Formats: sequence, structure tokens, C-alpha cells
Amino acid sequence: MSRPQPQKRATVHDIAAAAGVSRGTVSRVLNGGYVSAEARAAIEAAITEVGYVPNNAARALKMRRSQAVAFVTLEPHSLFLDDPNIGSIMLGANAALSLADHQMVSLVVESSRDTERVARYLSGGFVDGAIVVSARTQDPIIKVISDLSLPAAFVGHPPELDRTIPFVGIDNVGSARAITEHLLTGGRRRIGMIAAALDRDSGIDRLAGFRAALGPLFDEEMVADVPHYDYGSGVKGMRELLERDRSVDGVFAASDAIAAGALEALREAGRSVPGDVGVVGFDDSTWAVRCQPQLTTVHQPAKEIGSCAAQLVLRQLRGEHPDPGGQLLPTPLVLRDSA
Amino acid sequence: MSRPQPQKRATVHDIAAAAGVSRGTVSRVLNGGYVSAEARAAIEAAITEVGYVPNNAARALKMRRSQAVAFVTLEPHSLFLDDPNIGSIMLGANAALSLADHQMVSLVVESSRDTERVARYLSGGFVDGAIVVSARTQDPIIKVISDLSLPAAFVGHPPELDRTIPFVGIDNVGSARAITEHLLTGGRRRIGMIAAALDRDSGIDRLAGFRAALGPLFDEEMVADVPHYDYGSGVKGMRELLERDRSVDGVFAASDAIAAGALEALREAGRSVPGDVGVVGFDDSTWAVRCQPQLTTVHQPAKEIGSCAAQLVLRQLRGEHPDPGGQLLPTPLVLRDSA
DNA sequence: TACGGATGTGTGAACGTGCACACAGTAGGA
DNA sequence: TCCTACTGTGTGCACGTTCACACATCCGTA
Repeated sequence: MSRPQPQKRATVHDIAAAAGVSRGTVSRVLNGGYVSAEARAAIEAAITEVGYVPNNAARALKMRRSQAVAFVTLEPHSLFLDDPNIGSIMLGANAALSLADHQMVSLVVESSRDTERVARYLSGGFVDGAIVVSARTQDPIIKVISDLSLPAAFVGHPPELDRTIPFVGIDNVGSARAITEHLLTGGRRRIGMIAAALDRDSGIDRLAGFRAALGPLFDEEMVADVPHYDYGSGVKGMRELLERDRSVDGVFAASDAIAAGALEALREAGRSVPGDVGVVGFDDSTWAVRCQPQLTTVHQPAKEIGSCAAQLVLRQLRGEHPDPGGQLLPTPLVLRDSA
Repeated sequence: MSRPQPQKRATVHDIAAAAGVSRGTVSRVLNGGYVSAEARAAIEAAITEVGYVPNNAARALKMRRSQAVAFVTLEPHSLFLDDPNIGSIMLGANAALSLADHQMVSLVVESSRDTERVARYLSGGFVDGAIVVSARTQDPIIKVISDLSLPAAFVGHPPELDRTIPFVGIDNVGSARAITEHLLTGGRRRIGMIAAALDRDSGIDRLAGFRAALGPLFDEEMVADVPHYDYGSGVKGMRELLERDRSVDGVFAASDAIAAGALEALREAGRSVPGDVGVVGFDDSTWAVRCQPQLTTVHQPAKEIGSCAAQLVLRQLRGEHPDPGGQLLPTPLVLRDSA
């Protein structure tokens, strides 16, 4: 079976022939240079006439530049379907890249088959750089990027193995600490946490911040450990906390979805919020405002995270070396009704 | 300021030199052909030694094939942040393309600036085809794809202007009719609808199905028209229905999120579900199972939609001409507790 | 011996682009 | 008059790959 030939498209040669000039002159019209007014007019007419569109593949080959940056999502299953922020991060990155006239291409790595193919894609000259979003810190693709020394930026914690790649994220420890302190200043004394995803840095750090805020008041018993950042986990986690200590008067949920689940469990148990129990969440996602009462939570600047990561890549493409330390964006507390 | 040269990477020439053979032989090892065992061994050793990665841009230029397919999301703002299915559709498409060893690259069109850049990208040889997901049926990018005669497939309704491009979707009219009939067989007689997004085909069709199911029972007054498929719209829409007729005993919500909002409004009004009022949704998203009671709804086979769209593109890449009529995937009713 | 097929290898051209270079004409100043 | 600077144009090459073709060797058979 012979593959169908994609239809022949006009090239600079065709334009040159149509306008009665040479390829070089056409190139100068497209890319700037000395061209006479007549030649320019003839060429521009020819371009629209033959419907010319430049061939990116050829340009990328010659220029070693594709004007494209990959947005690589590792473990999309958990990220795309659970994480309320991933969409906003993408849009933020796209907006920033768009302003710099770069194309964002989003790649998804789900299987080992994907890993290999994406690695090939990244190394093949189709993209000039990469933004990597990963749920966990270790992934084979990260080594590939590191080996290729492809200009890159991480969203979230960078992998231990390559500290030379810059990253952008939020201060999970500090934010968790701040929101827990809000519960304390509200007079809560028996405070529990529904901690999720303790196999990820975000989960670990939020727990660490909680512990730091409570200091001597911290009680291991008052931490319910659930696997995911989702609603169901919140219901289960809150029931567990109530079972362990019915005098609980404050709860820090590791995400808004969890907080929403906690509200449901508290309603079941006949507790009022914020009267009997103060509840705070994390993310400032759409969950926060659709709950009854609306959630006091930590705002994640998702759009800014995306655009910041894009800037980190663009800066490297301009030849600058960003300090590898990474960048933590501010996470303002959003005070609503739940605590 | 001079642009930094991306570091020089090994090419087939380097491998040939290292292995003491010619470029042609290297190419044959990579792409198949008669090669002696010694030559093959030497070349494979050389490949790993110099860390060769093939240059996709050069390959795409020569082969006129990039082995990549674009996943274009028009109006990502509403889709990414509102639509619970878009992530699953993407993953479904990615899985199908992955099996055919094609790379899915997701592009996002948000501004007019994006439109132009993505059009260039699509026409530049970086992708062999495109899957287009659009909230609305009209968009400038569609004309571009049509003009380029790029192998493509639409998710949802195809634009009127080009019926030659195949599409995949669900039968919104039939599904809405079926779920409304479920309310009728449950004995409900005063049935309202919270209709959303009446500027899109999906919204229009769901309303049409509702009307068809009710027949003479249909009452214009019992349709609350809300702008979006979201929770807040559901709350508002349900309040409106209750105000118009307190005897309402059944509600078809145009999405699960809306249904969730409706449940909240009914709780406010002291109505029990499904006792006083039966509520059904649409999508079978995560909303459906996190509601109290869990929603009876229409299952959208999002993953299958994605993989089906991918197949439509892949088939064209193989030179087949899929019937342009389009494909509607089955949408089973999921019976839970809300009606 | 001569021939044809199967197996193995090297060479040249082409994909479409951008850039370095060569070249030509004009104008102005030493 | 010659040299330089500026504007404008054409040609050749390179980017890294694949493929068609030419050539070379070996074996079995007419």
C-alpha cells in the first residue's frame, strides 16, 4: 500500500518563478533586507496568488529553531483529572509563550510507550525547550531532558538529580503554616489535618507546614492520611478524625476538594461550620466558592505559575542563565466563611 | 546579541565515521534493509557511543511526515475549566495515537494571536493531521484546516462550511430524550429543564431532546435558561423553576454540575430527592458520584470519543477516505439514586 | 563460462529554507 | 580618477535525513 502524497505546496521557488526574481529576494522579503519596492510588490502579490505557507520543518532544520516549546505533563491521569490547576497553568504558559511568538505544544506522558516517543520528540528539533509538570519528582523523561541539556523549567519541585534546571512553584510549607495559624488565631485549639498524597512533595510539605504551625499542640493522632486530593477522600478523612476525637474544632484539608468532602462529613455528624468546627482548604479552586459555607483557603496562582515557567524557558532561549535556585510565588490567604 | 548555538549533536555522518561505514548503511540499520551482521553491530555500538538521536525536523522535511497529530482546543477557557470531559478526550486520543506510534501535540487557541500562529504551525509540516475540539461550530481556524486540506476530525458538531471533514460526537437529542423519558416512566409529570449554553449545538440539542420526549406535556415556562454548564448556574436555574411552579416533580439538568447545583437549591427549599423531585444530569462526570444522592445521568464516553477521533485521522493518513457523515457514539443511561 | 538473483555497500540528489558571498550599479568625497 | 559606502540582486551551500541508483560480491544453475 503506497502512502498518499500530501498535496504539493508552494515553496519560495514557486514564488520566485511567479514574481520573476530569485529565491534570495523572496527570502529577503520574508525575513528583512534590501528589496526594491517593485520587487517587493511583485513578490507579495505572488505569495497571495500561490497561497504560500512557509515550511516550518525546513526552517527548523536550517535555523535549529522551531519557535515551539513543549508543555510536558507527566502522569496526566492524576493531574488532568484531579488537579484543578493544571488547566490554568497551561493557559498561563500559553499566554506568555504566545507573547514571545512561541507555540506551546502540550505533550502527555502516560505509558512507557509515551515516555520513549516523547523523549524522541523532545530531542528531535521540533521544540526549543520544555516546561515539565510532574506529580512526582522522579521520572525517566527528566533524565532525558537533562542529558539533552534542553532549555527547561519545572513546575513544582525539581528532581534531586538535576538542580541546574530552574523551577517555579509555591511555598507549600509556608502556606500550610499560614493557613493553620489562621485557625489558631481564630481560637481553635484541637486542630486536625486531612493530609493527602504523602508520596508527593506537595503532600509532604503541607503536612510539614501544619506541624510547624502547631508546634507543641501537634498530635500525630489528629492527622488523617488519605491517598488523593479528592472529595471522597475528604469525606473519609473527616469521618476518621471525628472518630478519633469528637472534640475537634478545626481542620486543615490538604485541598479544597478534600475540604468540601469534610464539610459533607461534618454535616452528616451534625456539626456546624464555622460554629462548631473551622475548616480551611488549599488551592482556591472552583470548589472553594461552590461550598456551603464558602471556603477559607490558600490561593494558588496557577496562571502565574504557568507564565513564570514559560519565562524561565524563554530566558534560557535568549541565552541567559537563570539562577537555578527556583522561584516560589506568593500564595495569599483567601478569607471566606468556613473559618 | 548573538543567539546561543544549541550544542552540536551527533548525526548519521558521525555514526558512519565512527563505525567505518557510509551514511547509507547507517540509514539501513535505522530504517530496515540488507545489512551484514558485523556492520549492524558496529553501527549499533557507534550509536550508543555517540548518543545519537535522529533529527525529526530533517526527517519530516524529507519524508513529508512528522508522525505527529495536533489536538487543537478552540476556546480553551470555557473548555478546559468547565468541561469535565476534555481531559478524558485528550487521554483517549493520545492512547490511540500512541498505539499507532504517533505523537499527539495539544495546541490551545485562546486569542487571535494564537489563531494565526497555530494556523502557521498546522500548515508548516510539523503535524500530519489534526483533531479539533470546539465549543462553538464557527472558528477561523477551521477554514484554515479546510483550505490546507489537512487530514482532520472534529469532536462535536462539524462546522457547516465543511462537511467533508468527518466528526465524532454523541447524539445529544437522543440522549436527552432518553433520560427525560426515564423521568416520565418514573411517574413524574411536571418536569422542568435547566437548559444551558443555548448558543452551542450541545445545548440546543439537549433542549430539543427534552421537548421531544415530553411531547404535549412540554411547557415553555418550565425551561430555565442559564448561560453555563456549571454549579452556580444549576443553583440559580433550580430556584427559578421552583419560583415558576412549586409543583415541579422532575428536573432534567443539562449537565451534572448543573444537577449538583439543582440539588443544593432543592435542599434549600426543603424538597427531598428523589422523593419530592427526581433529578437527572448529563455527562456522568465526577460530579455524579460526589452528589448526595448520586446522580442518574447520561454517560459520555469521553475516552472513546477521543480515540475515535484519532482513528478518523489515522485512517486518512493511511489514505482511506472515511465517510464524512460522522459517527455518533452510544451514551448509556446510568441509573443511580437521584431519579 | 556465463548468467541471474540475492545480499550487501557506497554515492549523489533532493526535501525547503536562510545565509554568506559575489556581483552590479549609483552616488559622494578625496 | 579611484576608492568607499550603500542599495539591490542572484548563486551556492548547508542543515540531516532518506531514497534511488550504481556497484560489488557470492552462490547456484543453465
